[in-house]
Amino acid sequence: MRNINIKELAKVLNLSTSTVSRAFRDNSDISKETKDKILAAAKEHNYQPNHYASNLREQRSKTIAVIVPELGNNFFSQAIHGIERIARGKGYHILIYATDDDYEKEVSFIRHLHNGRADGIIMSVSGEANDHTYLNELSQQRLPLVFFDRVYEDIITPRVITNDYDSSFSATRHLIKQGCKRIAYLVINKNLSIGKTRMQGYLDALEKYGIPFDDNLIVDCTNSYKRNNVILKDMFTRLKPDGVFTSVERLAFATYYACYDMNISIPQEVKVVGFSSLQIAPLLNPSLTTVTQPSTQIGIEAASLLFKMLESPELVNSSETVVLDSKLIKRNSTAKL
Amino acid sequence: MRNINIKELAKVLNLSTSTVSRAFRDNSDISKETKDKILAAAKEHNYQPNHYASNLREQRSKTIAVIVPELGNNFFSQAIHGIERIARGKGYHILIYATDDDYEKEVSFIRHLHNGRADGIIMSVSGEANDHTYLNELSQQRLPLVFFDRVYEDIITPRVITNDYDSSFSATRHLIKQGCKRIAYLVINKNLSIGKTRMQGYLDALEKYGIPFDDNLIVDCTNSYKRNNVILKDMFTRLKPDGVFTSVERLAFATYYACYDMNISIPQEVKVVGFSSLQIAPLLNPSLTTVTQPSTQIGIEAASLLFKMLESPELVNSSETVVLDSKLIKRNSTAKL
DNA sequence: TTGTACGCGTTATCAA
DNA sequence: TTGATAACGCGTACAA
Repeated sequence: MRNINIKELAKVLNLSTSTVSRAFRDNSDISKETKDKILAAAKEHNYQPNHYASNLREQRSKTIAVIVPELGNNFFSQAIHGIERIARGKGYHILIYATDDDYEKEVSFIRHLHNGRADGIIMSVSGEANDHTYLNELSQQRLPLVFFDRVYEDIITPRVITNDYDSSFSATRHLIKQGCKRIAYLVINKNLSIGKTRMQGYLDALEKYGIPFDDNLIVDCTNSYKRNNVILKDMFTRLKPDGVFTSVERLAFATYYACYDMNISIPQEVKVVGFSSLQIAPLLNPSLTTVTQPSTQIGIEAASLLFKMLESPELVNSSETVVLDSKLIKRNSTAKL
Repeated sequence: MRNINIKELAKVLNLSTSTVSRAFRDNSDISKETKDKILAAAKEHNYQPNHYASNLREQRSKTIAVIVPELGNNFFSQAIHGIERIARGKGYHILIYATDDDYEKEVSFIRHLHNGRADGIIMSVSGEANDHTYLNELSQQRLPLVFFDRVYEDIITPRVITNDYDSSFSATRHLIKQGCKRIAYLVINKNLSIGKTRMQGYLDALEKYGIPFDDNLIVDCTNSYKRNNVILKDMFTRLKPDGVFTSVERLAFATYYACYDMNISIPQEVKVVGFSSLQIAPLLNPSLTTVTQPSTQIGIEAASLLFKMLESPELVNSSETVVLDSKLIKRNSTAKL
C-alpha cells in the first residue's frame, strides 16, 4: 500500500530530495540528463509526488468542489459533464456533493470545504431556506464561488444563469397561441429565485395577451412523485386547466403520468410544456415541447468563470453574470388540433 | 482567504496546539470543559483542521474516487447517487472521473490516484482496450478497488454486477414468446465482458427455442448518435428484423429514432427491449420494455464493499462478487398484437 | 489533564 | 547545477 516517497527515490538515485523534486517541477533549473534519469527511475518505482504533502506545502489543492441539489437529474449531470471537461483540461480534480435539497447539508458541505480541501466551489443552491448569511459570514475569507442556474440573489458572487424570464414568457405565449386559456404553472419551490423569475415570465405573458390570472393555477408541488401525483390529479379535477407549464422537468413527467392515469389526452385536452434537458423528449408520448437549457454549456461557462477567478481574481467582477439562452423546442405536446 | 490555523487558535485560547487538536479527535483524553471552550472558539473563528495536513499526518484521505465511462447517463448517475449516500454516511468525500470510454484517460486517472489522493477506487471500466496489465503492475501496492457493472475479468478484485446472462435470456425469450423470429442483438463493444455475457444469454435463448441464429443480426454499434442512425437504418433495410434487443440504453433510443425515421411501427412491425435504467420508460412512445438494473443499489453495494475493504480487509475475498438481479419490465414496445 | 517536540512528504530558499 | 534545511498544519508519543 505504502508508495515510495521522494526520500527513498533520492537515495536510490544518489541524489538529494530537492533535485528529485525539481525533476517534477517545470520551472526549476535542472540538467536534462539528471531530469531524465529521475523520471525514468520514478516510472520504474512507480513514484508519484504525494498530493497531500504538495498541497500542504503549496497551499492549494488543484481541486474544485461541485455542489448540486441532486445527482441523477439530466440537467445537473450534463452540467457536471461540462464542468468536468474544463477542470480536466486544467489538471484539476472534482469533488462532488449532493445536497438532496437539504439546507443543512449545504451549509455543512460549504463549511467543511473551508479547510483547504478545494480551491473553489461551483454550486447550484438547494433553496430550502432563506437564511444564506452563513455564506456572507465567510465572505472575507470565502473560497471563490460560482453559482449556476439556481442562485441566491442576496449573495454577491459570479453566476451563470439562463434567460429564464424570456423563456417562460415565450413558453407561455406559445401555449396561448395554441389556444390555451387556463394555463397552470407548476413549481416546486416558490421561494427560489429561479421559480420566481420563471413565474414572472408566465404572469407577464398572461397579462400581455389578456388572459385573466387565476391564483389557483399556480400549483406548488414537491419532490415526491407520490405527492405530486395526488396534487396534480386534484388540480385536473378541480381546475380543469387546458395548458400546463412546468418550471422543472420532473413536473412535466408527473403531468404525463397524471394524464395517463386520468385518461386526459395530451395535447387534445391539455397542452404541456416544461423546462427540461431530456435528450429523448422527442420519444415521449406525445413528444414533449421543452424549454431546453444549454446544460453542458452552463457547466463549461461556470467552470471557466471559476478558473478565471482562481487565475486572475482582479479580472472578475464579483457580480459578474453570464446569461445563456435556452431554446423553446415545439413538439407534439403543444400541437394545435 | 487564509484560514486560521491550529497554532493561532491555540494562542487565542492560551492552550497548546495538542490540546486544541485533541478537541477535534474523539478518542483522546480531554476535559469536557476545555473541549467545549475550544469548539466554541473554533466556531467563532471559523477554524477547521486543515485536511491536507491531517491527511499527510494520518496517511489517509477519507476520500474515494469514482471512475465511470461517462456522466450524463442514467445508469451511472444513479449508481453514483448510491455511492454518494454510503460515502457521505461514512464521512467520506467523492472524487469523480469520467473516462469518456478512453482507455488512456482511465490509465492516467488510476496512476494519478496512487499518490495518496484517494483511499480507494470504485470503477466501471471503459473497455476500449484489452491490456489491463497496468492494473496488475500496481497490484502489490494497489489501492482497494471495486468494479461495478462493467468489469475486467482478468483483474482480480471485488465486484458488483447484475445477473446479465439470465436477464438477457429472459428478454430474448420474451421476444420469442411475443412472436419474434428474427431478433437483432445490438451491442457497442463486443469485447467488453458485459457485452459478451449479455450476448450469450441471447444466443442460448435462441437455441433453446429453436430460432436459427444469423450472424448478421449481431450488430456492432458505436457511441455516436449519427453513426448509429446510419447503422440501424441499414440494418432495418437489409435484415428486416422483427425484434430488437439492445444491450445498452442508448441503442434502444437509437432504435426508436430509426424506426420513427423509417416509419416502422413498434411493436407492430418490430418489437424492442433494452437494458435501461430510464425512469420514464413508461412515457415513451410506445412505452419501452426494459431490463432494469438496480442502479442505485449497485452503487450502494459497491461502496459498502469498498468500505468493508478499507475497514476490515481481512473480511473481503479479493474475488468476492456481489450479483444483483435486474428486472424485465414488460411494456408496449413488445406487446403482442 | 495538558504541554513539548517530532515527523508526515513535499517544495522553496539559500548556500555551495 | 545540486544539496542542506526550514516550513506548510496537524496529530501523537512522551513527558510533566
